[in-house]
Amino acid sequence: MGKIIRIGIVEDNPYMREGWEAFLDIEDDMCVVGSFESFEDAWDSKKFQTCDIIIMDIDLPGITGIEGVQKLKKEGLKAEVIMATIFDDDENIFNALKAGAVGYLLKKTSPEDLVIAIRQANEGGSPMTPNIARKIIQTFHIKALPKEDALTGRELEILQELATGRSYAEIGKKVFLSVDGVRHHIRSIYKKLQVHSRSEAVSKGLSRNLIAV
Amino acid sequence: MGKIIRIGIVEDNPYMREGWEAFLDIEDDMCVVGSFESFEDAWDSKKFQTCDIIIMDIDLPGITGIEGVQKLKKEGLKAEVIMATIFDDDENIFNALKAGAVGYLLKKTSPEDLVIAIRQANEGGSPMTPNIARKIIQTFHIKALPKEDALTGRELEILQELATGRSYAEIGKKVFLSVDGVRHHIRSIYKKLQVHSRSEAVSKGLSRNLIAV
DNA sequence: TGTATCCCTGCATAATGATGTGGTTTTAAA
DNA sequence: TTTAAAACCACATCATTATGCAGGGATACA
Repeated sequence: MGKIIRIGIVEDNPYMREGWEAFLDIEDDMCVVGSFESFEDAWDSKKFQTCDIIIMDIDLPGITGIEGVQKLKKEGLKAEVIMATIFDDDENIFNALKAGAVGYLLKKTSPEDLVIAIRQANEGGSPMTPNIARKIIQTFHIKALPKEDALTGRELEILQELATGRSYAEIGKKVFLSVDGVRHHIRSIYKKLQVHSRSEAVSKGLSRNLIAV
Repeated sequence: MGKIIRIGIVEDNPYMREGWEAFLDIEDDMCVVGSFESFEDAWDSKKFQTCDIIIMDIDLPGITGIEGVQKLKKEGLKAEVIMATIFDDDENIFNALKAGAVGYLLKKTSPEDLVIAIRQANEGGSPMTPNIARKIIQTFHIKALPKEDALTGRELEILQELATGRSYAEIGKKVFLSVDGVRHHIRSIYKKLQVHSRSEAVSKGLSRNLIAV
């Protein structure tokens, strides 16, 4: 069963890098095929292209880890990237994930946990600390409106249609309403969401998870 | 340090429910203060209001677990809800999280892992299996456009402005462009995203994570 | 039997948006 | 040095949207 997991490391701190490398190489099912101090170095190496899992720092000299993941995904490499950094601020986390990382660990993670994380990532999971998971989960929660401003069923229905780009006339046809009926609801939606245009309403509706695409 | 974690269980299968209850009560730092076979039962109980953590099934008779979390959050209970169910389809997962759950476990999870999950949730984390985490992470990844249709820097900048509801004139002022310049870019954005209206562009831009709110 | 909330209709008008056609300049890769 | 792509400006025209005002019917709750 289990093939050897080919691992790449991109990390500018030599102690960290060599520490990881030594530790991971002990594992029977893992092999560090390349370890680099900058993304540019890594990118130029043939070995890098063959990795299954890449452990990448964010704060690299030159191309940052986040730009790196972006590039790597754009070029179609199939390696899964785990970010391992000292930063746990929202911005870095979300940017890394948007760019295509599948996991996000802090550098204080123990080598034992890193090993577990690598196996998880290799099996289609997404390793991350429970706290980071919580930050991510929270982006899903519906941002409640003040009770008196909660959208009614009909309003939600129409907001959903607004997001698709249909004209009032088309929406009316779809939900069996006159154009003026549609207008009425939209007015009400705008007031509750405190917006003055269709795109703003869509933007707010999506970001508050009131509607989905 | 650690206060006792007050736990509520809502689960209609009596074997499951009693099994969990028995197992969790063994832990020194946990106490099952209530265990119910329907959300209605739970909701009527005073004990339920005092829970720190609630383990909830999705497939309950009457009010479903997802509706339950929703209600519970709307009413302002501070308990954290972990969904524990047999379903791991995307729809259930995302609906549960949107409704306000902080964790999502499958029923095949071992009691030992359940204990760990409860502690994690109680400490501000979000317990979930690595596979479910991956599904969630994937919603963050930027959905790549065919290379020739990738938005340019200026286009992204303007798409971002479109989402805020500004008029072309306002956008122009903001990014130092004539109204016609703005128009030009918007045309290009529409073509690349294959849309024909502002709200559609915003919707697509947000859902593909090209822009953020 | 009020009061509230939701749902719906109609009309009017000014502002904004979508789309076409025809240009120039700068920048970066081939 | 050609070529391509991005970034910009302008004018024109029709469609759509935002917003004001003024109503009616249904249902539910106190």
